[in-house]
Amino acid sequence: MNIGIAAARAGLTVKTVRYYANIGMVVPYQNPQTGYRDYRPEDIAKLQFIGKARRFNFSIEECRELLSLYQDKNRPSKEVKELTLEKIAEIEEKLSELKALRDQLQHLATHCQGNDRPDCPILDALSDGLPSEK
Amino acid sequence: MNIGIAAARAGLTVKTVRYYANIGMVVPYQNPQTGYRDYRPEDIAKLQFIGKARRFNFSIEECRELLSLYQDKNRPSKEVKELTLEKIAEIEEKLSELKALRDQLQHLATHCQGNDRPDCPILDALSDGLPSEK
DNA sequence: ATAAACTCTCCCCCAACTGGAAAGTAAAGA
DNA sequence: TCTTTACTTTCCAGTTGGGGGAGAGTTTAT
Repeated sequence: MNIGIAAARAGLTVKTVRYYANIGMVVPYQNPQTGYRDYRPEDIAKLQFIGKARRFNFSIEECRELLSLYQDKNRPSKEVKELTLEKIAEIEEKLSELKALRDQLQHLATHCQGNDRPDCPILDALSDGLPSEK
Repeated sequence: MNIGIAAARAGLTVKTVRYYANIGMVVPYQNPQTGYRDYRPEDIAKLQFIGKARRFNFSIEECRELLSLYQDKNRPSKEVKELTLEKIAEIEEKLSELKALRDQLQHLATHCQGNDRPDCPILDALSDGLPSEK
């Protein structure tokens, strides 16, 4: 299967699939005459796997780890679960950061008239510690 | 004030402050003899302003916009409020994406034994559409 | 036979910096 | 005054995860 078809099957772009080949993540057979890559069904499966893992916010390196676990038929599920729990914790962390951010911005926005006058508590908050101080 | 002091006052790294000078965001006077940058109090204020806005997840370009609004004494607060509300909406979007992600991962993790055996519903989920299909 | 569609490599681009090398400048100590 | 140390400069490369496009080769359709 040519790269275009492979990419379509995996729901990725050709550029992305070629990138994955370059970084050694999914390296298909490459015809030495034409240079064309030939993706076999198991390559497609790997690409799909990676696509999903990426959508789950796993980094490329984490995908590599998951992929090798996936290919190891004797792997202990413990490792996979640990990786997943770490990722959940990471996401939780990001969530609370973003919530705090939203609340602060919301607070500022509700106190801003949003009219044609120059008074703006948002800018006041951002500039607290302003040029008037020596 | 030299760049080191300026960076410390603004809570930024020297590298970052130099970067802001390079992209034309905060361009201090630069001694033509020595090449040393000289930061005046209003430059520091701008750096602090940008630092805070960045911590509020505003992009560099948005910071540039906010900064010019901040420096325009006749600006209408409407524009600032609009920018802020957009940023809040963006954050909300990101929040719900992350929540969905977390819930899906959580679901997978709770169904995974996490023991020494190879069965792993997480990998099963990731690889659904596997090499066995032709 | 020729045109369209596909693929290849190569290089630069994005954000927002960070790190390091090599060289110049300033300040402090002996 | 000399030297060491600390600071600063520019420039170049790398980070993450690819995207855009050039120029050349290949395959398929007409």
